[in-house]
Amino acid sequence: MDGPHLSRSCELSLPCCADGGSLSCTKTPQVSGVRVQLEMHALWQQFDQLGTEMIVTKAGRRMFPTFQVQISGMDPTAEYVLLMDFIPLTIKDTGRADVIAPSRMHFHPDSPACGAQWMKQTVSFDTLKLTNNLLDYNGHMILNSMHRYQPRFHVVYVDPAPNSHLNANRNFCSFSFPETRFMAVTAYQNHRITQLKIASNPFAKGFRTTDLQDREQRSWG
Amino acid sequence: MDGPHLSRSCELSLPCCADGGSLSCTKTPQVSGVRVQLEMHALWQQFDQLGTEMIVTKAGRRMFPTFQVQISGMDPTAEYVLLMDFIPLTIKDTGRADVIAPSRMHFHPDSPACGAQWMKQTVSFDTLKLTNNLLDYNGHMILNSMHRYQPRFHVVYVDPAPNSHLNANRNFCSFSFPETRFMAVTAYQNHRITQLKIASNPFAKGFRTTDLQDREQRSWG
DNA sequence: CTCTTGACACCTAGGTGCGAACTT
DNA sequence: AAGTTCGCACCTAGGTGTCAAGAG
Repeated sequence: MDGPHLSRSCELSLPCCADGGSLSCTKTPQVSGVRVQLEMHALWQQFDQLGTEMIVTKAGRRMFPTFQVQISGMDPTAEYVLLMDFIPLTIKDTGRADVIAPSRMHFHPDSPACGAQWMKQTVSFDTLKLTNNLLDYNGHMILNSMHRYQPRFHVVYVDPAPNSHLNANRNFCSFSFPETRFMAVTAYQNHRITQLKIASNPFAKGFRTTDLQDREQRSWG
Repeated sequence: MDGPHLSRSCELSLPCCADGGSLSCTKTPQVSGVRVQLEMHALWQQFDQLGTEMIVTKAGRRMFPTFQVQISGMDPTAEYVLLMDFIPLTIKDTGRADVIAPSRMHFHPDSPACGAQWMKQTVSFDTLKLTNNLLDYNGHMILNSMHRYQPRFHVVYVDPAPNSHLNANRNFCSFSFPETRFMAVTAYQNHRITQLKIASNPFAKGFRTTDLQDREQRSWG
């Protein structure tokens, strides 16, 4: 759909050299070596093959699977901010005008922290919530239902130098895992997605019926 | 027991000018104006009148009431670290030698943060846990059972200046609320303490029997 | 004897999809 | 007809004191 991508260990950086239109795109050493690996890759891929759907509610709903990454290559002593946003993918022509949802950034709550902190264990965005409420005041990510999105992950080096804003475009790096794309919905459209959610999300255990679903859950830990 | 203290709005700073033995004890402007007010003061006092007891377990147990404060007078833009420790009070002569528990500091998990952040809402140490396990690896506060302690609260200004360690004794301020003192126990000694815990801690609602206990809980919110 | 430990029932707090009711 | 909302039963995760059993 949008060209070949590395998936498991994704060094692809969508907006690198693309944002801001700068021609010279040398990154600072603090971000140039950063590598990001998606956790729960097999589960994400299983969902993606069916066409992942994520529930959005007025109050805000977690993502499942959760967006989690393992990071390497940071400067252990340098300070970084980690954040996520969501890029609209195909625009579904429904005949009515699309409301342009305000584009928000979700800062990882541990931001800012030094590289050693971020690298020593999996970084999880489990507090991130999706909403379809355009007037949301809770800081959740606002998405349009029945639209598709590509989650994007940003690593921003906190440059202590004066006039660091002049280097703003050199101080960050972005990562995008195609298998994490999804459609925002208020109710599941694909029954196979529902079944896979029930089978793999511990909080939906109450809806499991078959042994198969229990067995699948066990294998994901 | 240890002299007159202000209690509700406690500007008392136990170690100010006492720690380090420095004679000139001028504090930096970033901490000199800091004021701290204990939350749930009435409840703390009610417990203190009975002789507060806090359960310690191997796995770690929360304090109840929780140590919560409202802070004012910080420099909104300056960065601070907030932490707590526990000072042993009277030494109960039990005939056996006292094990000297390693004295730990508990950093508030939001540390470091700027003054504006700390002042805009109540600062709660609800993640702090007490343990009697001398070999604890979970970062809990290690206390000796059947011993009494005085919780102490520290505000530390993170000085960005080079050689800031030379001003270390000027960059912090400490606060101590006498009504938060308690005895660490593995099982409650005073039945009236047990009853007050059951009446006031939402997690102990399962043990309430009388209407009175329900009514008291309601009044504390 | 005094003090500590650990399994337990009972809560709080909040994350699931379901299905009926509602909106457009 | 298609999409959204909301109360609900059912879970996970973890904070309570109790009580019987254990340790010294």
